[in-house]
Amino acid sequence: MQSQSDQISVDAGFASHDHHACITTGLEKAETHCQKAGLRLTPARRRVLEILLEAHRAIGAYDILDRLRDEGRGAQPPVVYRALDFLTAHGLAHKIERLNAFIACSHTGASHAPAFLICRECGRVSEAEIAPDAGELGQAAARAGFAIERAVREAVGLCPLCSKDAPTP
Amino acid sequence: MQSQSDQISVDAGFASHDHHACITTGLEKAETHCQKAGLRLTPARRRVLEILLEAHRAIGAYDILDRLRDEGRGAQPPVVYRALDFLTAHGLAHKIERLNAFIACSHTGASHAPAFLICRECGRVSEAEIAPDAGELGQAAARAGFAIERAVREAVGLCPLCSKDAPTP
DNA sequence: CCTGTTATGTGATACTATAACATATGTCCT
DNA sequence: AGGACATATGTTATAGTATCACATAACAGG
Repeated sequence: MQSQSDQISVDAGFASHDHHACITTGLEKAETHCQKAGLRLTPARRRVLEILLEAHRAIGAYDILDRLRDEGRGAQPPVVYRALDFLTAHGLAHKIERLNAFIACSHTGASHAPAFLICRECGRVSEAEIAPDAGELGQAAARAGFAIERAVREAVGLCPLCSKDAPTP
Repeated sequence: MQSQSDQISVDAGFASHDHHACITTGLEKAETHCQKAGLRLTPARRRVLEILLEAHRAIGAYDILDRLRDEGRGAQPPVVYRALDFLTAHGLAHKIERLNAFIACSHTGASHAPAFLICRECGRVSEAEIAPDAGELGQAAARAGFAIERAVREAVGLCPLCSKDAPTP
């Protein structure tokens, strides 16, 4: 059976764009980012990132695993999760908690407190960058004397395109 | 105009409080809320809510299941998930996506765009209520023409109490 | 009552993620 | 180059989270 995230499609703003270019530039940015930071973008990690970029949407770990297997590698789950741990730890990809899925970062190199807009209809995900403790979470945290280390901000709703087609007002 | 933080209400947060009272008042609020809304707070649903209130923190579906079983009910996972679906659908409880866990709502009856502060050290969770499309997510959504229906806002970090014990000053 | 709807019981199964341990690869020092 | 240490990968097994499918029961309205 297929995994849930096969229904999910993608990203960068909700506008269309040159997808082939965004794969190659995504990989290039990752390469240079890792080089600067002294990180090892090994073949496995690079391939997983590439798969995420190709998918250009949030996909499940097991979807990635399936692709690796289709390529003939006898991969096991830890292979994928390790690569994802690396990518997410260093801001090259993000986990969408709401979907238990992963997506390549659209802003590699930026400060990194991402927020996501997830369309419940087409599944596309748009990533925005925001100051880590700005806004509502930051205010609540300040009030409570809470020190934010990482924030999850995900909105589910209808993207502009799907809003138009929506039957219900 | 009010300052934004005036719109934010925080629950008992990380302070101590009368826990027994918050269980009973939580149940009472749920009862009246369901009655007004024409919802059926059946025994199973009520018991699951009570367990959440007793735990007074985010707990997993299977933790709830274990308690039901300890009480002699031969419960299966769907029993718990159905109750949780009902409770979360009607704002009596919330899912903390980051933890794959659930927590009783601290503001039953309120408008319901919750934000959570999760302490990575002690595991306590504090709930704040915020206008649904206020703040950073709302701004990003407005720019993208995105209609938010539900938002996940979860900050992981250190609560005031655990910050004191932290090794780094 | 009977009928349609909503809720529960139950077994099986799908999906997501990590533990544990062995092996290999890279890096740095001498 | 050789050795030692840290880092990364391979592999088996298993833990943790969530849903499907189908049978039965409780309830509301005519």
